[in-house]
Amino acid sequence: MKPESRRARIFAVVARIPAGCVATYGQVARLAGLPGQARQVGYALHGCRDVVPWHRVINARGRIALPGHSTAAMTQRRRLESEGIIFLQGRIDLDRFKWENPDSGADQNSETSP
DNA sequence: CGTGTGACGCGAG
DNA sequence: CCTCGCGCCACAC
Repeated sequence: MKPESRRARIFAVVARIPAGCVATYGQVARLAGLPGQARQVGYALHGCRDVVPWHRVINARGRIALPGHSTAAMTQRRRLESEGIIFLQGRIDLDRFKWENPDSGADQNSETSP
């Protein structure tokens, strides 16, 4: 087993995240077959390139997992907003934008409104 | 090969 | 809302 395999799985999962949705590190780790290794997801993304939509990965609190003053954080926020993600008080409403694995049989959020 | 650290998660206070 | 401690693993030194 190579370390690249793990990263490859993580990248594969992140690449599956549809635009307009976000996933938490823990969720990505679980979907990648690495339950409890959310940390590795962050580590992997740190070394990933823009070939992966890393900006769709945020922490469980619905916040960007980077210092708000960092350029990467701003780029992430700008990209997410560009995809329709709404930030409220610097936070994302996970109940509305959190991505769910389609293979799980769960349907999209039916919450809509106004 | 031991130690520290990190784009994390979660429970408890 | 917050901080603190623990778990978990790859990687740098």
